Amino acid sequence: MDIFERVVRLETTLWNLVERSLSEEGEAGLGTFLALQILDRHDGSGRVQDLSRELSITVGAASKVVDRLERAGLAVRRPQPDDRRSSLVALTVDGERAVAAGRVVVQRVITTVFGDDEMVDAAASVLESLQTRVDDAIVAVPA
Amino acid sequence: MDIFERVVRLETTLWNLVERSLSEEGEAGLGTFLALQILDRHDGSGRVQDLSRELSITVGAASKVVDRLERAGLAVRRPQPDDRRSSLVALTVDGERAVAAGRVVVQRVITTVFGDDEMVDAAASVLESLQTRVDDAIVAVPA
DNA sequence: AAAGATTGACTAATCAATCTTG
DNA sequence: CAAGATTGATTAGTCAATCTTT
Repeated sequence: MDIFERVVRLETTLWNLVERSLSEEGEAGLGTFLALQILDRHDGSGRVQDLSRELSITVGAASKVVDRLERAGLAVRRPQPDDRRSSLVALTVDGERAVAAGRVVVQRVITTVFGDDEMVDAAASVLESLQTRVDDAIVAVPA
Repeated sequence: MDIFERVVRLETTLWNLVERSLSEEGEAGLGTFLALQILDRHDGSGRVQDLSRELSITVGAASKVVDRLERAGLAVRRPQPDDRRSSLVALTVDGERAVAAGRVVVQRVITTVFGDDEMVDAAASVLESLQTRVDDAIVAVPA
């Protein structure tokens, strides 16, 4: 259980640290940033499902994320003629700007905290191994 | 930034996995469990401050955590005669039972996911190094 | 004035129920 | 009926203002 508490604590403290920098720089919050980044990667064809899966939040929550992004003028739902059950979510120009600016801030904080020595690469690969085990456990006991 | 996303994703997926098991076993939620565990460690003399610090949440949020624990009958605020600004929070018998039962469930999930081989010990020490850097950064740029 | 805690308004998640389209 | 999404009620956090005690 020790490792569990460590993971939770590391994430919480790191999240709060990054969040504070974003706020100080007048950027969007971290939750918003992570959502924008995913939509940016999907390059205009991301759906609510994609946000849900990649943020590990429920579909309902993902839908509300898009609501907020739209209200903030950072993204828009575009109708998808061939399957009208879902929309495609595209970033606006402001959304593109926000994700780029956020990336700079987050990158800078992470570099300041961890440096970019080989210890960080080693840590990343350890985290990857842990993630693999968690993913396997999730597959083994699906919803 | 890669390492940041890995930390966030690992924590989210692991948290959700543990939360699900707790719910299936009819236990209190994970947030509640972590709070109870901290109070248990303080052995009847934990304050709101302690919860705030050790859960990395604000003092206001910690105060509300105690409200919820009291409403659920898991803890009680005991007046502290020598400094009446704060109370000491003690677990009730139900609270003790809940933390013990929760511990069993969390322990079992973590063991199932990660096993208890030396790779886990190595990972824990890597996480500890990362935590040290985060803590240093927080000290360097206080609230 | 500072320390500890509480409260109210707000933001973000969960689940379950529902609506629309395939 | 299944898939995708949305909505409403609930639960947990944040911040800022306030109250009590030191």
